[in-house]
Amino acid sequence: MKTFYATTPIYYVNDLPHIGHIYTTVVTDTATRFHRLLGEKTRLMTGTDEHGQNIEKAAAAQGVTPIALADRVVARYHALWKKFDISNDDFIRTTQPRHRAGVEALIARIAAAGDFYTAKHEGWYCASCEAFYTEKEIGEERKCPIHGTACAWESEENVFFRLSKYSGPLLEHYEKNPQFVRPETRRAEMISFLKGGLTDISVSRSKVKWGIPFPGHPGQVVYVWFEALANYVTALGLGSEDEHLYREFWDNPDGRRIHLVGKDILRFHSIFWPAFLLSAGLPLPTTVWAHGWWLRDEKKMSKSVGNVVRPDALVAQFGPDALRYFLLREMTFGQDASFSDEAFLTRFNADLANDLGNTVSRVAALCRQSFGGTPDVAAAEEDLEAAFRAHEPEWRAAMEDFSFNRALEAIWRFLTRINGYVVAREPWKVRKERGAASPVLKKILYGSAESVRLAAVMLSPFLPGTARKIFEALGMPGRDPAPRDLEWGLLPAGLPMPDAPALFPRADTASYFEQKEKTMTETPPAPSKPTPPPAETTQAVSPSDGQIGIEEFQRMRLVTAKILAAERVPKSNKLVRMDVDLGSERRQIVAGIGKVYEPEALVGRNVVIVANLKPAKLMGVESNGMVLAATVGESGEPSLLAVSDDVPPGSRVK
RNA sequence: CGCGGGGUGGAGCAGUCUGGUAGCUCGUUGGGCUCAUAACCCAAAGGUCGAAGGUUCAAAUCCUUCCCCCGCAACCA
Repeated sequence: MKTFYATTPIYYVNDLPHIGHIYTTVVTDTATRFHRLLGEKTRLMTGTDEHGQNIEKAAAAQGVTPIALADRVVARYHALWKKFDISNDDFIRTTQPRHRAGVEALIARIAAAGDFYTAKHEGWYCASCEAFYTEKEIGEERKCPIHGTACAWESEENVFFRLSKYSGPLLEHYEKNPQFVRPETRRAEMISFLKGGLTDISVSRSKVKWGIPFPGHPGQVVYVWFEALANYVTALGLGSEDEHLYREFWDNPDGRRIHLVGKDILRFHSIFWPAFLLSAGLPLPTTVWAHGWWLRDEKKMSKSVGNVVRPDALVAQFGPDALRYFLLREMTFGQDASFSDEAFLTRFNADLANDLGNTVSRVAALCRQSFGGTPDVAAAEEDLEAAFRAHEPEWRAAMEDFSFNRALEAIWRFLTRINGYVVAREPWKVRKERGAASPVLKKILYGSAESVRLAAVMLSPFLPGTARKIFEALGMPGRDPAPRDLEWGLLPAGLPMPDAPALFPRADTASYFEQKEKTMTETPPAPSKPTPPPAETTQAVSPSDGQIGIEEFQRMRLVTAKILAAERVPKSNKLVRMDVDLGSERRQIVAGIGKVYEPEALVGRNVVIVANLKPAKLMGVESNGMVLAATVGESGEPSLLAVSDDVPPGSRVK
């Protein structure tokens, strides 16, 4: 039996839902709805990842238990997915007993294959990342490259997985299955990573309490990533008494198993996870689809107008389907795309209001005015049926290939054909000249209404709520379409039509931005995260805060210096290396001023430097001191302190 | 040689894997229609597809080299 199993990643409850989560989930929902519409047996999974040190800490900081913290975030996800019409069949939480049972079953299989061993694991550990870093990565300061916080030297005995054993088998699998990772560029990336060889990875933690105890290794907890990936099979009941879902959707040669992921977590899904499965002797996913990221529009920082991504406001005003549409239409699946209110509103007005909404309402109005509903004869001219037969395969092929934007384009071409047909046949004129009983009029309008119905069917995977509304506008029950609804000529004759409101009333762009600007100036940006990062010391601090004594100041040796030579540090984008004369000596200083100053223009300038600053290396170049500059504006552009030319180098500044 | 993405009519993009009339949306101009949400339809203007070289009967698409832009990382001492 052909089945279609699609998954989103399970989302970490440390993070509040954002546009990325919504996108992945909406895409997965759309793909699943499409296959369901084709009559396949489908299953859509999503859920939350709730274990790990970060959750433990966050909960402690808020004075609640980890599970209470998770419950709270999970409730938000449930509400969000309901709002966005996500048709998930299940929602797994890694804190559920079924997940633990499945993880244990998976571990038992891998252990039986002899792919676990214990070894000492030591290195610089960032607690926030829950990951180890190399000396090179953290630098001399021993700071986490991602968080910038101090890493600690940790040494612990861990369970390791023999990942190294699987680079060969994985490569082979990649070669035999061109569809294994998509898009193609990502596949190539993964292959090149595999060719570099794999090293074994630690799959347990001993310092963490909040997790699943590692079977057979007291004191160890299963590493969150290992555990999280397992959800794709534990959610199907692997290791439980009833494995029928697992057999139906995973261990099924005719089943498709699709993981949708952001490109940032592709490696986990296309290398680690398959390796675990290979070891356990379980089938691999058929395809791991990596999509791109949503970027903010990289306009300058005009905070006053539409620069901030706020889907909440857009959704509140225009509805969840409008956001679903925008996300699916605007992004070429796999690529990055940028989100902007302007683009959203353009799409909304041009596509949803003008094309879709207006077509539905004009056809419905024509029918209502002529017959009070659909024509009493279900017959049409050939034009639109031919158009449907032309565009439906385009749509279908694009959907199969996850080219959602192209599938939508196909539907919109069909809408244009409907509009063109209506204009060409002029039903209003026919009614005026021949009356509402005219068979020609009935044919024209039946064909138009039937086309609108089919457009709605094709649209239903994308905009389920809108599709239901369109059916209702045509007098049909507002339900999700079934497989056979995709055939021409199913619109019943003589259906009364309600006086339906506009699907997508046009947005007044100007007043939207006006209002937005107003709310943004009235309410300062609300802290979106419960734990905002420590504020920059330059901001919101009075100049007289943190007073120091004169002695402390005098420890700083500020002197004037003359720049003798200056050049860019190769490959840096703002570092300038300078030779400066301090009167009694010459030394080399590196400063991050290259964005504003050309090295040539610096030579000969008199500047103020901190002379007794501990030397440091910047991009491998030693810097013995610091050139003082004012930082201007939000971007902090440097402006060098100037000293008159007649001040000799080496003069003390105080 | 840090990693990655990109350079296609005024703007934003698709097309590049699987060479074969360069396409979509917005915008502009002209016309049509008045059923519909000032919506819809038709037509026009507008592109050396970043540059050069190569492969080919044929290159936006394949190969080589180079240039530029944007994220991330590395540094703002």
